Parts: sequence; structure tokens; C-alpha cells
Amino acid sequence: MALQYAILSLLSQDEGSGYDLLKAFEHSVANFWSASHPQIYKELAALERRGMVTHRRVVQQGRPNKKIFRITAEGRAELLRWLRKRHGIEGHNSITTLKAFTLHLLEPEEALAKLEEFREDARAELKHYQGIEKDLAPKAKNGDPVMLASYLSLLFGLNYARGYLRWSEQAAELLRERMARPVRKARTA
Amino acid sequence: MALQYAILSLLSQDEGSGYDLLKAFEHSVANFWSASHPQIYKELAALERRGMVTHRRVVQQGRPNKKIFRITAEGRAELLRWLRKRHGIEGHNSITTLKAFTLHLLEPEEALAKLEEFREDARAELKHYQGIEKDLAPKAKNGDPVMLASYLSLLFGLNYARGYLRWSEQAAELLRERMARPVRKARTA
DNA sequence: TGCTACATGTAAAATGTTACATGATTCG
DNA sequence: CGAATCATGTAACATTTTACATGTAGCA
Repeated sequence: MALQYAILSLLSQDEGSGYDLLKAFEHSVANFWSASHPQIYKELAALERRGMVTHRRVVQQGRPNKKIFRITAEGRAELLRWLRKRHGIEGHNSITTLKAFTLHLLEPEEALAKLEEFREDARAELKHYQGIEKDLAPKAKNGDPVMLASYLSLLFGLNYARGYLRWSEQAAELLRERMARPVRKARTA
Repeated sequence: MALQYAILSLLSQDEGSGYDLLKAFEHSVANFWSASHPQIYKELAALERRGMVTHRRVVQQGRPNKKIFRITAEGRAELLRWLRKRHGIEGHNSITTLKAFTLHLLEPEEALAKLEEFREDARAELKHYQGIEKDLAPKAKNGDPVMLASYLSLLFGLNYARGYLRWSEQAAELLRERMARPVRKARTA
């Protein structure tokens, strides 16, 4: 359902083909949304049936023809209605958190190694976003509202990666404390 | 697929019925995982077929009978195999980020109000977790490994909410800057 | 008397992924 | 010559949500 709004949002910036949308999901908005190509084509068809988008066929030589989709006035209105609704904080299913919750199955040393893995992943992710941010920041500060909105969504990802990193360090810290000062399970007879 | 591991993880702490699991997904682990009851019953059946869990029937008077599920040795081994695998940072589809990305459709004033909504939601969420944290922190520091693992997963949620809050404030700040010092779109003929 | 908790399921619909299918062009 | 890019779709499968279905006990 929400994928339709992701598509409408992308089309609200610029018209494009299903393939263009696919590339956007793989690159520019991979940060916060992903979709496979069959799903994109399915949702585009559904959106067209509902009058939210239209397309024109573009014949090309040497490469496959394509359909360029454009958002309609109704599509734009629908997107706005959705944007204005209040959704609250969404709880997503987080593999990492589930793993943290399951960490008691590992011996402390291995658990610590696992947290170290999380930390490495987070640092890599953070560096990645920081690279993009450096590029985008000046453009966003002086660019049009579309640029600013893109930048705000990037900042969300950046913040997330930062929180992830801080958490992995904090968690490792707690585990290390525990290892240094182990807990007696019961009276040591 | 991953839901099976969430179920195995819960059962690795304590045996329980499908209904117990449902309540866990609604409360204790709602933070990072959710599931509907049909899905839980289906996955329990699948896990049992694969020998990962077994159940015994408990007959009750005055209320429906129940099936208490228990993880098997193979289930535990499978859960450990999964835990040890490296998953990397998972990209989830975030409604909030999508909305941030779409914010250019609103006039700056309304966009700012939207960000203020995000901030309110984040503050509420953060307060909620902080309440739980106060309760759990002492128990986690002196409790068993299961307690510590639960605590680590709570910390993840806490960090997330903090990041969300900081982002919403940062985003509002950027927008306010922009409103004070608006951008000229092109040469003003 | 009506709502909530307890407790488990099936059926149908929606949503998403993976595999299958095609076919030219460009780059290394 | 093999892989990647461009470009769109179908089919099969997997996963998830919502609606349907049932029935007791306790609380307000």
C-alpha cells in the first residue's frame, strides 16, 4: 500500500519509467525505501487504473521502448492527503534488535564479538551517508524545496546510523562491565 | 521467515502458547517486532513440522484449552546458526522518511507543523522507553544474561527514539533557516 | 448487557520476492 | 566473448493482514 505513495512521491518530483523508479529505489532513496521491479510494475498498473498516473509510450531505437509515467492532479491530491495524515512512529521489525534480544544464547566473548560486528557495519553505513551528505549539504542549503526535502530524508538515515553505532558501543560497554564483575546466580553453597 | 526466529527466540527464554507469544509481540517485544495471530499460529505449525518446536495440550476449565510450545534441541541449534550469521544493516521502509522526502509539496509553514508532529511523537516514544528503562536498568545490571539481552534490545529502541527526536529538531531548524533567508529561484527578471 | 481477556483456528485478499522470459547495446 | 545496462512483463511462490468463526468467564 505504502509503496504506491513512494511511487507517487518520486513521480511528484519528475516523470519517469518503471525502470527509472527501480533505479531510484536502488540508489537515491535506497536509504529509506526499496522495491523489486515486479512490484513496481504492478503498482504502476494499479495506480493507472485508479487514475493516479498516466503514461505515454516512448519508442526508442537500439533499446527497448519505454513508458514514461506522470502523476495526475488526482494523484497529487491523494499523495497530499496521505502526507497530511498522522501516522505516528512506526514500529518496524528489526533483525539487529532481535539478535540483541537473543544474545543470551552466546557466551559473553562471542556476544561481544557479535556486537563488534554490529559496530563495524554501523561505521561503514555512517561513513557512506557522511560521504553523500558532504555532497548534498551545500546544494540543499541553496537549492529548491525538493532538494531540501531529499536532504532531510538523508539526515534521517544519517541519524539512524549514528544511533546504531552509539548503541553498539554502549551495548559492548555494558557487556564488558558484566564480564569484569560477573553475577553470582545463587548462593555459592 | 524471520518471524520464525522471533518465535524461537521467545521460546528460548520460556515455553508458551500461541496466545502468550501474541501478547509478547504486543508488549514485551513490541519495541522491535510485531506479528498478527494468524501468522503466529501458522509459523508455529510450520516450526513443528520442521521439528523446531513441540507442544503439549493443556486442558483448562472455564477457558479454552491451550497448547504450550517448547523449543527443541534442533530449534535451539537452528536459532544459534541464524544468530551467528552476519546480516549487515537492514534497510527498512520508513514512512516518516518517505514523508520527509515528500515535504516539498507543502508550504514551509505546514511542513514545519508536520515536523513538529514528528517531534511530539518522538518525545512521547522516548518518554515511554525511558519509563521502561528506569524499571529494567537495575534488574539488567544484576540479573541473568536473558535480562541483559532484553535490556540491550530496549536500549536500541531508546537510541532510535532519541535519533528520531534529534532529527525532527534538526530538520525543523533547517527549514526555519530557509524560511528566514529564502532562495531566489532564478534571476528576478 | 456489553466489553475485555482468554484461546485457537480458517479463508480470502493484499503485498512482496524469486524465477522465468526476451532481446539489443555497450564496455572491458 | 561475457557481463552489465536498458526495459518490461508474467508466473509461481511466500508472507502478511483482515475478516470470519466460536465460546466461556469476569468486570463494569
